[in-house]
Amino acid sequence: MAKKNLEEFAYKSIIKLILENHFKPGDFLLETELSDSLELSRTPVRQALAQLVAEGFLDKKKKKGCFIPSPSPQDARHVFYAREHIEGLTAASAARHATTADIEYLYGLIEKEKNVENPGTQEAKIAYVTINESFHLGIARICLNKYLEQYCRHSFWRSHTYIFFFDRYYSGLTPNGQKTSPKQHIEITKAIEEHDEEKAKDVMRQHVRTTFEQLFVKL
Amino acid sequence: MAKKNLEEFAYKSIIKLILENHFKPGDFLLETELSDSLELSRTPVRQALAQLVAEGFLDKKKKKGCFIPSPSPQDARHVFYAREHIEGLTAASAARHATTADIEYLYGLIEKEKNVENPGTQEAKIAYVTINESFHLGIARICLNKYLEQYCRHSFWRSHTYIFFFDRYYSGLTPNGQKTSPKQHIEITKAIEEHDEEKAKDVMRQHVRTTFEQLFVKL
DNA sequence: AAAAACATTGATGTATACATAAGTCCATAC
DNA sequence: GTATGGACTTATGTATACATCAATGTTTTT
Repeated sequence: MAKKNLEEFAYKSIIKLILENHFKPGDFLLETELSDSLELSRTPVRQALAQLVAEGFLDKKKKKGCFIPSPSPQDARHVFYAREHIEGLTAASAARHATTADIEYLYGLIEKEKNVENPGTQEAKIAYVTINESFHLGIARICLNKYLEQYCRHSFWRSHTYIFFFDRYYSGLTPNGQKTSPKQHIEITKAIEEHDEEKAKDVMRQHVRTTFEQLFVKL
Repeated sequence: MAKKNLEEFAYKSIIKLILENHFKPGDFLLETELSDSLELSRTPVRQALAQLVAEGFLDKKKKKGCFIPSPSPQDARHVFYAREHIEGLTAASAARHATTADIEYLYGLIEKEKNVENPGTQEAKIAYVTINESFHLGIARICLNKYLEQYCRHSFWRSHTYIFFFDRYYSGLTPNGQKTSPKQHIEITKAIEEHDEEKAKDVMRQHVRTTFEQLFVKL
């Protein structure tokens, strides 16, 4: 990774560490530890952590440090509820504003999603998550409302905490999401292509709900 | 203001300065200037600024600094669009969860709103804004979803940038909001009291739209 | 033995010195 | 006269030393 802006480097590195399960809920992310392992001073690390706290990805205890928030079924319901409605809004707005290029971009992602190699491996899972992020945040971008985009990005990432969290404990079984998602992504893209705002909203909301249900059917 | 946590002190002070119109859109908030005037070092000021940027209240140019974002009719439409839908959601959720104590709290605020002294003065305007904030963020709190609450708080404050901004240029005329708001606040509270989610959503959305229209009828 | 006071530890909180780069202005070349 | 290039200015970016405080363990007192 480029080390031009150390703060940005620290920010991305920390997110990467979190997504790669280097920490578990409740763990403290120590400034000194991180600055050691990333080989830079505390200053940029500290700024990156502060940013993650401000964005709601980490919690903080004064004079104690930043830590991974503990997931709970109730918190999961809250974040998926927010995400469902906000992504419903962004999908509807995207249906209003989407250009031909936007539609092509989305279909391109769906093609990529279909052709992920070695399905079932950890590698494939990472590829899948990356594409999924591009798809959802892509729609948020298309809707041309930076506030909705911001909230969408936030709730998306927050909900992914759960996807990664449960993935660790249920890592044995392949989440069905990898099979239902492409089909739903096509539905959503079609609705956006047809500029059908209501339909786009409905299928997107259904899609998010599906993700939630597949994750939490066991609770 | 207490100077126990300098970072928090800096954060609140900067917000205060912005709300008191010490800066105009496009102005850079220099770390050195702020640390001089607040009589502390650059470090806490810098952290506070970073937080405000992360929260979307300030924009930032690399190696150049943080600045007040320029308002535009389009940006206003975006923020009020987001706010309308999110507050609609929080109102509906609040209608689902509200307790008797919550309802009493809201009616209490409405009473306060009715009895603001010396209407028309700057003093009254500040009182009005404070009560209004308590009302809207109170509903966000009642809905018991910290994500919706966070987005609600953010879009509320972002929209208030416009209220303050235009207030400066139209400071002569008394905004009608001071007359229509209490009536709409009563409607909203009634809907929440009756646990009528749909109605709460609708009247809240209408209320936010009214605010927007009263501000931007001239654009 | 239990409880209170104290010392220790280890992290964040803060100040400051120095490095770096964006923007500006002036001098020089054409 | 315009354009190019390079020093200068200024504010941010970064490293580091020191201050502070929460947590914990240890001693002392009753």
